[in-house]
Amino acid sequence: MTSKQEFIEKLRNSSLRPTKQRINICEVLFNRDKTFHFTISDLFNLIKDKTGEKVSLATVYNTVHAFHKKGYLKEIPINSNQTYFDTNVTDHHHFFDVKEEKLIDLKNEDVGPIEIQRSIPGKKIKSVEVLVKLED
Amino acid sequence: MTSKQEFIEKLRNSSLRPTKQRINICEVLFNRDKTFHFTISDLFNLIKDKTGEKVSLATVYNTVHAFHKKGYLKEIPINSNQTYFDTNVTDHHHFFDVKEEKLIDLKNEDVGPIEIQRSIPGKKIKSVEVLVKLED
DNA sequence: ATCTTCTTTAGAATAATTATAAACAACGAA
DNA sequence: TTCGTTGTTTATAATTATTCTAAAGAAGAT
Repeated sequence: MTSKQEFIEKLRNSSLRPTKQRINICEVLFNRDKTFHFTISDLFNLIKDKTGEKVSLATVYNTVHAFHKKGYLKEIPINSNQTYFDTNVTDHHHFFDVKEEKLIDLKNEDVGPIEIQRSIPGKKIKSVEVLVKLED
Repeated sequence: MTSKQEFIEKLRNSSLRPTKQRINICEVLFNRDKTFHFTISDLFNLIKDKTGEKVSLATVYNTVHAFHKKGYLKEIPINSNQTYFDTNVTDHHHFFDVKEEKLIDLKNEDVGPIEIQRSIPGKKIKSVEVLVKLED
């Protein structure tokens, strides 16, 4: 069980004042056992369902972006009309079930180490992401 | 140098009649030595520049989608507001220069084989894509 | 040539996201 | 507390990528 204090800490670290709305967003994002993959629209709907209170779409966008910037959320590179985020910010990879439009975490040992044997002058590697698309 | 006949063949294979507009699109897409990474907007502008003739945006979208469906273009999974395509349809991976918003092909030997050690019942692997983000 | 079918196009419709600005809430100092 | 400042929420408008539509035009077969 994640406590409200932890949410407040995350918010403050992200330069956000802890408001009722943002605490509700945190409840949905971080008060869970397993990793959570979502789109803004998923999150927006879950807030209403889980907390009974409506938070405006703009606030959901703002808060998610601040958490993403601070590193509390990870954006998943995928071709979709919507942007997907992940509460698991560790270095890991994904299955994407194209039909169901659902993401599944892959453990690093499921993929093995990836060694990039090439470099671009003046650039350094920021992230390495493997996306495994699944079909029936 | 790719010939007009090849463009017509690609179009017919994609169930598209070879029209002036579509030939122009092919000129920009396929008449080049190196692989070509683009967004619809890139392509739209290049057509005007390279052929001197304007093709409507709707036609560009339609043609690109038909080529993609037929396998003459590959869609690259990346987080961007725009969709990226690649004329290199072989199995390969990418660098993405986040600052420049530019893609660079990675040869398979630059990445090494990727063995996915996990499977999901009832699903099979459609593709494995590695995206290496670059920063300064 | 003519007829049918497909195509092009401008513009409208849709959908995700971002911007705006007015009402409101958190914070800190007195 | 109270008050003033600063940050926040919200509905709504604006923006942007993409898809849809329907009328005018071009390709293909006969």
